[in-house]
Order: sequence, then structure tokens, then C-alpha cells
Amino acid sequence: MYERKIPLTIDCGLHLTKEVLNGKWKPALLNAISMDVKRPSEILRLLQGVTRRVLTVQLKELEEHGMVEKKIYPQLPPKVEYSLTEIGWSLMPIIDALNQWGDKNRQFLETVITQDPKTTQVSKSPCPAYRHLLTERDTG
Amino acid sequence: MYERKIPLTIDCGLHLTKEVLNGKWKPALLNAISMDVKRPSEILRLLQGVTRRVLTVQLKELEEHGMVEKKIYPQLPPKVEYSLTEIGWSLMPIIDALNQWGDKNRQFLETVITQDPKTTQVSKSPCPAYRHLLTERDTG
DNA sequence: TAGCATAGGGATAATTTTATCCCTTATATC
DNA sequence: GATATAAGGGATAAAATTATCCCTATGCTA
Repeated sequence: MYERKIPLTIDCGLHLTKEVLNGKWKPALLNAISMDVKRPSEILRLLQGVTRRVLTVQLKELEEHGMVEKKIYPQLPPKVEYSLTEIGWSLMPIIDALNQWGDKNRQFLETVITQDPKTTQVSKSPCPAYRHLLTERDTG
Repeated sequence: MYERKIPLTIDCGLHLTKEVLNGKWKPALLNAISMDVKRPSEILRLLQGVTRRVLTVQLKELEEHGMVEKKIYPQLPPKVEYSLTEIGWSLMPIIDALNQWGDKNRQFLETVITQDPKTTQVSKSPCPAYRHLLTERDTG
């Protein structure tokens, strides 16, 4: 298994949190699970772009970090359901804020990110509904 | 210059925000600048662990993404000061939340992160004061 | 019997991100 | 003359993260 060679910096809250959220799909996974999209196959359908392998790996990390719980149903074909733990739920206001900030500033951000010379292409498939929409939270 | 080969996913706010905050030191840099630690040399001293090169690169990205502004004083040796833009400031509540969440759950997080088999070592130098401490914000 | 669905994981390639090393500029100080 | 300071950046090495490919298991359906 892979072993980190450079020590992880965890000297401030920022870095600790970053470690938990570190992974291309982690925030989106937490978000999906919070919306009751809890089976890997469902998540795979919801999140255009994740591969099964990466999904498995990042879910496992979230589980190891205590953000989600995994329930295995002893049946075939396999059935597994993930759910947020208490500490996982406590991250949701932050995930929502990240999501809303991005959406609110979408026009600006798309411009600056696209202008970035190292960004040659961008993938923009329509976004599935998010929890903050479902629950009608509005922060203007 | 480096060019991305896999298209960037920006189909939801979460990914847009992630792109802006993507970089080992980005949140910490924004935080430092928000606290008036605005010269590269000061930041270098404050943030144990960043190298000058990475500092330069990540500050430049933050600038290209419109989160910070750079003021160059025409003198020698050079003097440069970074400051948050309006949209950069609008990120601060989120940065604070990330920071506070990490600190609040430090004990738990240190445990699960340290137990992680791929994490062999961890660097823990004392953390400099953060803005939310200076401004006495408390979210308990 | 072949193929699908479901979830997981090993091995390795490809990509992206960070780290390391060295060079530039111009002034001040030892 | 050597050295420090301040900021920036090119080239490349190293490390970390993601992607790709293939294999496991078992019951159901065509």
C-alpha cells in the first residue's frame, strides 16, 4: 500500500479539515449522501465523471476518517448503503457554503478559471439537484 | 508551461470553489493575508513549511483567480503587498468555518488521520494566531 | 451458457501537484 | 569583494492523486 513520504501538516484547523476534504469527489460525495443518494451505484449515476474505482477509494477514506458509515446488507448481488455520521453531518453547513459560494460566483469564476492558460478544457454537464435546493435553504 | 490534460469539472458550485481553494496552502494564504500578513517574506515566516517557490506559485494563482490583489512598490530590494479582493473577502467566512471545524474536532481528527496506515508521519508545529482569534469571533 | 448487476480491490499507468535547485536584480552592510 | 535582503521564475525531480484495466463473487435473466 502507498505510504506518505512527506509528513502531513496538521498544525492548524485549516489543514486538518483540508485533509478530510482532500479528494476530487469528497465534498460531492458527502453532499450526495446527505441527500440520501447512499448506494455506490446511485452515486455513480448521480456524479457524472467519477469512476467506480475512485468512488470506492474515496468512500473508504471518508469512512476511515469517520465521516460516513457503511452498512452492508448480507445479500447478493451486494447491497451497501452509506450514511453520514454525526461529525459528517457537522460538515454539511460548510459543504453547503462551499457549494453556494461557487454557484453565486459562477459567472466570475468560470471566466477566470477558463482564462487560466493551463486550463485548456473544461467539462460542464448539468448539475444534479443539491440538498440545499431540496430543503429550500436560501442564503441569498 | 504546464497544460491540463483532463478537463476540469466545473459543473457544480462545489467544484468551482474547490478549484479556487485547490493548493496545499491556499486557504492558509488567504487567512494570513486577511490578518494583514501581506508581504511574501512575512507569510514565509508565518507559515512553517511553505517553500518560497510554492508560495510564489500559489499566490500567483490566487491572484489570477481574482482572490487577491498584488501591489508592487517600485523600490529595491523589492516590496510587494498582497490584499484580499472583495470576492476574496467573501470567502473568509468559509475559511473561518473550515478552520474552526478542524480545531473543534482536532482530537478526533488527529486520531483517525494518524491511524491511517498511509500516514506514517505528521508535522505538528504550533499554529500562529488566526484572524478569528484576533477578532474574537466565537462559534463555540 | 453468456451476460448483467452489485461492490470491492490489486497493479500499474497517467496526470497533477509540490519540492528542490539555481539564477536574476540592486542596494546596503560587514 | 562576499553576503544578506527582497521577490520572481525556469527546469526538473519527487511525490501524491486519479485513471485505466482486469479479476473476484453470486444469483438472475435472456
